[in-house]
Amino acid sequence: MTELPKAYDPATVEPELYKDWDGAGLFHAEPDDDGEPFSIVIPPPNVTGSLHVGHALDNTIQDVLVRRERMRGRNAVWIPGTDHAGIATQNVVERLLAAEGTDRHTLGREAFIERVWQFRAASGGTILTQLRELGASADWRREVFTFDEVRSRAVREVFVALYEQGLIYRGNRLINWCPRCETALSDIEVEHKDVDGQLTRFIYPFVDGERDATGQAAGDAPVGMEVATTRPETMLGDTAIAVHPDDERWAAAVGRHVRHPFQDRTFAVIADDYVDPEFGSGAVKITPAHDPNDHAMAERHDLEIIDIFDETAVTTDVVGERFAGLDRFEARKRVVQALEEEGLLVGVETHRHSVGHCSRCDTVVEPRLSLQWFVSMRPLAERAAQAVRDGAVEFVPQSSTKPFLDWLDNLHDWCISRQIWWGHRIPAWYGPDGEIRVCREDIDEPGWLQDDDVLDTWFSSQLWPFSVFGWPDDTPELSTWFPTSTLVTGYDINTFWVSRMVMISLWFTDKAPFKVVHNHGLVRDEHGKKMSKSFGNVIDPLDLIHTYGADATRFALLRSAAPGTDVPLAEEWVEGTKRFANKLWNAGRFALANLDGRRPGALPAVADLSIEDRWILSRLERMHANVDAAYDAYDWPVVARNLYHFVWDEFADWYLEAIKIRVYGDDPAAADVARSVLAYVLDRVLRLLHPFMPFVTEALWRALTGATGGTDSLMVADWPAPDSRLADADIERDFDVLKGLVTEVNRFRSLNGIAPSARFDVKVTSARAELLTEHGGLVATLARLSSVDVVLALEDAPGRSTIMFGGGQAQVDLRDLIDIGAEIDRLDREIARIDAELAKVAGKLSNESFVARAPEDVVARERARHAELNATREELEARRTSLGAIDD
RNA sequence: GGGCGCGUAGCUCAGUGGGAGAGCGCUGCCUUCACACGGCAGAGGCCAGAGGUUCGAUACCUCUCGCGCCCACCA
Repeated sequence: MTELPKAYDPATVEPELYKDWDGAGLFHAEPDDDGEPFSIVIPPPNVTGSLHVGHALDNTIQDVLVRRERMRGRNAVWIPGTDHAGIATQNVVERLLAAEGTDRHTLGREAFIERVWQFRAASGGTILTQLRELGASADWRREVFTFDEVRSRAVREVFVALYEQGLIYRGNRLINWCPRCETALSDIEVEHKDVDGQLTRFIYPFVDGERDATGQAAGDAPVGMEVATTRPETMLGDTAIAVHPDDERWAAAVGRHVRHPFQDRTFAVIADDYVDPEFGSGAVKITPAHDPNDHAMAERHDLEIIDIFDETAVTTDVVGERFAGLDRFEARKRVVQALEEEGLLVGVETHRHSVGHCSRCDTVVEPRLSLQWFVSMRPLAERAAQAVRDGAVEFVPQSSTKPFLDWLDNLHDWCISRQIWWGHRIPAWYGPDGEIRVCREDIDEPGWLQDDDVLDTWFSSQLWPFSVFGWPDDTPELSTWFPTSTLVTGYDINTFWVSRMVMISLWFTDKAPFKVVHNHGLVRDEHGKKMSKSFGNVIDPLDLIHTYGADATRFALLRSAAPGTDVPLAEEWVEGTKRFANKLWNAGRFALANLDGRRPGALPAVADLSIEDRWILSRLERMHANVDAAYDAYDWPVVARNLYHFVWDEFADWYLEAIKIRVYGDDPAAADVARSVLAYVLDRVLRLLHPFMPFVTEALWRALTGATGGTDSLMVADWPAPDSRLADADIERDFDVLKGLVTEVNRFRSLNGIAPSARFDVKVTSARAELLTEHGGLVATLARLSSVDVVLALEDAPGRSTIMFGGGQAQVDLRDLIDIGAEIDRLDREIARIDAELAKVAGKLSNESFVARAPEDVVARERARHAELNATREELEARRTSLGAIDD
């Protein structure tokens, strides 16, 4: 037996065990290994990233799943890897360059990309190393990268195939543009935030000659069209004014023309259903180049489209000398000012509205007309939605399903080209005569140039569940582990990533990429606030691991991580779970010190077991069933609670105390039984707890079993099978009576200021006299009494005991002698059942044709049955009523 | 504007048609031979509010109030 230190020290235990597992190849799996395949692919973290608590939670859950399935004998693999993270990584490296006083344009494309690869080489392994500290049992020999050769080939294949199928196309459309990143963005890379903006109202004057031409009286005819906008600068690109066709106020204006106050042009007033007559004046200025709705209207009415900005959202010469060369926000000010000077400004009011921001750099996104590559999503989305409706992909929790389907049903085409350099370059080449070729092999012919753009980073990560296994090649890995088993991720990227994996996987492999999507919540601080640097409430998981250990960190995260709900976390809570690890450690130490070398094995015959043995085994069984069910339901807090409560409140606080009599006593046979049960229970607990706390359980298990490490490890030991024969409600109830009495004595002692060390006699009156008499010695030991004397059974008052001490006495309440609530429940169910049966019989008897025509003996039998049921029912009612009275 | 969720002890949260719970925090006692990263005991809650269903509601239904999240091209 190994000497274990008094306090559990994760820092000395964890790194050593991890090295041992890894060295023995326990994380590694091969396709032809035994067992039903089980696979998880890591949601690849950004290659430049470092571990934050969100990663810690996400990866802990994955590790829990893999560890449990591995113990259950499945051929389990967990594929680790990283994402090249296009814009995010490019931004990081650009910041580095800026610090060096240069930029990517000075460097040039090739040198820049080289620089990013260098950066990746230097820092790319960080997060995966940190995952090892967390205890992640990923198959490191299978590490992959979204931008490595195999994954790039998959990207190329998918792009070309979709192009050939007509699902990828190039088009000049209004897209989201980040003027800071100078690239297009997809819809979901835009974050909408409510901001207090301004609504500017101003007048477009009618063309004077036309007003005369309409023949309207000069006096009551409007001098112009009043419009309202949150973005006055866009008026520099207005090419129409729209009103609702049924709006009588403006009916006469339709077809007339207004004069642009700052440019030498005029445009028409048109009618379109889109306009909401209730808003503002009922007239809308139309800027086709800078607003999606306006652009759609321009297509309907064949309006002129004037793009007023360059790629950095600075106005170009087309707006005229007065406003050219201005940043959009400066232009906004100047336009309002100019409108005022011209006497056209009606007013400016504050207006709260939603504004899109770049999810990478928080710059206000500009709708921009530009030539980009798109994926037609509708056909893909329909298949994905169908798969979800058919249950081929299941969400845990289920509440994620509806938003997911809603999103799929309203999907727009996906803009996949990015005007950045770091990423998979679009495999399209443009020939000297303007022809386009999209192909799997690079074109190296004179006059042919490859498209400058790269793909949205999610284009490659959507392939992850099969690209990691070598797709499009038909590898053994692919056929064994694809489709994967469970995808673990926060609900925040269901649309970004999960949806696209489902769509593309079905499209190219005819299979959903995973059976279950397990959504966990976002890790927040202890008051539910989002962790952010500016709040100063960020918790670094590595600090936690170094201070409290990986086990404590994992357990603290899991115990709050109910599916789909956000996960509050505070450092003190991790400290609390470290105490739990320590409690387990010391329970283990006690066991080892008293097992006298006994290893876990078969249980002694039931006849030899003491009441506390049978109790702890029953509790173990119940806990085991709960834990298995909760594991299957991805309900980590319930798993955690069950194990925590069992280990601390039942195993340590009661069972270990109770067996001291036998273990320290002088009956070798009795001690031997106690040791057998002790070893058995501890072994079970360590196995069940291992996925949550792999290190402390492994360390104890090796000491307990004499396992030598390497392939002889708890990590690959069998997951225990439940043994329902050990569950025994009667024993539990009996032991609860003994516990209740001990607690009463403790309370009596505490309330009366009697020293814990003082020994005295108690006399007990109780309905469970026999039980208390039989186990008086146990109660006396646990309650530190000199004797327990059961003097009387009070059968007419169950649940009432009297403890006598010296001259005084105390009435105590032992309600748990009978579980009244449960019994009432049972009676209620029974009564309901009988009521249902009674109704049936009564129905027959009240049916005249039945009574008249059925043979007499049949009718008689039914009558007897009716009477019998009634009698039983009355009896049950009576018992229920009397219990209800006790239950006050 | 649409969808979803939540209001239970000071804090974070479980919970069930019939005794109101846990962890942390707080109070008192205790260095009892695994553990002071501990043990024993205690204080603390009209289970957001109103109505309904029921013998009985913290739980089921409706509404109100408060909070949060996601989605959305109304200037």
